[in-house]
Amino acid sequence: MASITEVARLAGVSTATASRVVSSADYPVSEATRARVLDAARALDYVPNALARGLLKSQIPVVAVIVHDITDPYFAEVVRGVEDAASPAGYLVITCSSERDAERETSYVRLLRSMRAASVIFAASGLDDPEANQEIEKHLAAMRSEGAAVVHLSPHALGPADVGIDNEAGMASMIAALVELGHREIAFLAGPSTLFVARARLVGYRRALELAGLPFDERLVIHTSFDREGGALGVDTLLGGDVAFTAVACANDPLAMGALARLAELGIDVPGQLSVAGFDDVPVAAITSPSLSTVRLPLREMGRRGFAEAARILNGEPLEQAVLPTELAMRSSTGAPAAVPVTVAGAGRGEAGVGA
Amino acid sequence: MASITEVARLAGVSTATASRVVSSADYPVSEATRARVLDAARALDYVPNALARGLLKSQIPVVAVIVHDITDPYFAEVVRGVEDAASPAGYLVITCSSERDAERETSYVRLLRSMRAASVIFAASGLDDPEANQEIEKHLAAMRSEGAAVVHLSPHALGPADVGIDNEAGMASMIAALVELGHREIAFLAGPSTLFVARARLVGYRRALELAGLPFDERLVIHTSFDREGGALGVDTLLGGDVAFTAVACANDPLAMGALARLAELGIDVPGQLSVAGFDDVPVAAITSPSLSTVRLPLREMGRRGFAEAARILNGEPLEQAVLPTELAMRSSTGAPAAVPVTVAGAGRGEAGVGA
DNA sequence: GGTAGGATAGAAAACGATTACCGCTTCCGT
DNA sequence: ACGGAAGCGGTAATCGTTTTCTATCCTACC
Repeated sequence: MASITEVARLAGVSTATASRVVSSADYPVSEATRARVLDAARALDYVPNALARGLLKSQIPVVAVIVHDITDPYFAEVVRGVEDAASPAGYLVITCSSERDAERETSYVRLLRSMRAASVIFAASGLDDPEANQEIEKHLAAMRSEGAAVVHLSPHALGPADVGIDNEAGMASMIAALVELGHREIAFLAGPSTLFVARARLVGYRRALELAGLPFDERLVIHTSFDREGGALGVDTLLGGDVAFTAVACANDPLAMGALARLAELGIDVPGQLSVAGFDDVPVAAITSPSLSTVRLPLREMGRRGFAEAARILNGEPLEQAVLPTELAMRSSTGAPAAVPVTVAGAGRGEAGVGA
Repeated sequence: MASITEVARLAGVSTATASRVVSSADYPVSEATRARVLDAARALDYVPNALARGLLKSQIPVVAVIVHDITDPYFAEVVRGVEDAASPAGYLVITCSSERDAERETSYVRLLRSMRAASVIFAASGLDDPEANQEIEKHLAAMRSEGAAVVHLSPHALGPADVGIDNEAGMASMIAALVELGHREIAFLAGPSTLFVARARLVGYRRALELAGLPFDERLVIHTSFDREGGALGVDTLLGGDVAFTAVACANDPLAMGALARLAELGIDVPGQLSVAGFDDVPVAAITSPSLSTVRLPLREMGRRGFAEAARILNGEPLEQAVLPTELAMRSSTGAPAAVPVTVAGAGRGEAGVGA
């Protein structure tokens, strides 16, 4: 591969001049010289070495997005948004998927630091591992001091999101909508209690209940993993308990979809016997059966704004923290509460009463 | 940020020795010296500069995965597989989403070259843009000559996949399964004819027909985009035609899901009146309604093997090209063909006969 | 006792690009 | 006609590592 030295030699100029032609925008170079350099560069198929450039600038045009799981459509959308904004600006987007493993996340951040990434965008709240978080924070501090931009898209241990979503208000609006439909006993699949987002949505649930003057019953709140399995498990737990309920609100869509699948297996009609609501509006939420009532999040927009915020930090401009509003997407998995209690004979779990 | 120079000074050794302690594995350094260097590194929170290292080696431990669309679960799974294998090996995974835009793909490859990425893995077949492909190939050749590993996970303009999936056999097995169920007139939603995978699946369809002694009728083959909209469109086109059919095989799952959705709108029962089959087994295929009969692809495994192949190239080991087998996942969208023809009065499209 | 050779450690030259600094023309104003 | 500025180009230092190539010290063997 040709280096700038060879380009300069072929063009009969110094490396400084060659460099100024191929990169530095505002230094004066005569048209004739510029043309000769450009010709030489083309002839040699010259591509500048980003490593050498980065070494000098202590910065490489890479923005990293830290996600929990790249196969989760939620994160895919956010990454897409970041990419939409970062690509035209000449940045390469790296997706780092921690698989919800604090150690892996730590090693990613370390690698990013070692690579002098221009920016790190956290798409998800941090994991609850104080030791790992401390090391991550150490690396981030070092990077920030070198001019790198760190942006949080979720609340985390050390503060609120830079560009965030109003999870609390979003969930509260969904609960309010269920109350409006006539529901009084609303169960809540809360996800893991270690996740900040999950906690915020739980707070929204409680706040809406309070606002509606309904009692909070902790037996109706189930903590599981944040995926479809968790949803199925949550349904089983609720049905195995002895508290009546007419609706299940879920802290995210995968939970709701898992719940839907399990309820279908058990032959429980949704929304006839039970209403189910999700949160996130992942792309497939619209094509489940029944289609899922959920809360739409401006994910792509969040990714875009996240990069915009990073760019602002990089340019030394003032920040513009933002809280993006959610939007209700009521579809067919919710309806009025069942008039009469139903009984379920489910998959070897014995019978469980459902409904008020 | 501390450099190795400072570490060396604090430890009272030369930078050469310090470097040998923190990276080079096999050079002899006395225990006492080693300990002093390690202590100094820890005290200064030293993290080696990957850029400087990469500049010297003309290689940075980054493997890039080029995909068409990161929000497509197919690609997400592949990326996940690559990540599973690359992370433990100390490589960072970059996901580059071309959005099916040849120019964007070109600029990604250029950036990757300029960054001296160790490896580029193409998760999808290339786009049909000769000019762009030529430039991409130029960059790839330059990278290969510098020791970078280029791996194709799909057939492409210049050859077969390095680690691939037997698309032809996979589709043939699905068609055979439909024939087994009693179907004789099987329509095919083929996706875009410009995509290599799509073409391979079409070939599988034809081969299976031939093998079963069934005639090939090109009016039953519909080319559309490779997504849900394409599926809906394909159904409309088929129903608008005058050729009878009892099953629709689709070149991928999004097509099948689009078909399912459209058929539901039209009130056509699946699989009662019409069988529908997909290809890919994306995660949501199991939770559509009816759940989708499809062909399972070992995507994550493909990602893992893709990286393994890259690692082999990087180490100068001999290649091990592989064709991974698919697996049938028959669920509830397929069944025996309808006994009597049905008639559809669909969404302002007039009536169309369906079935034999 | 001389020397071969292994074990350690250091000096210095790369890698490829950017840029501060300096110097040469040319040209303008006075 | 001369000082100075502007335009243009070159020299060389620099970023942080790795990696020869030496240099030193010891041990051990003949």
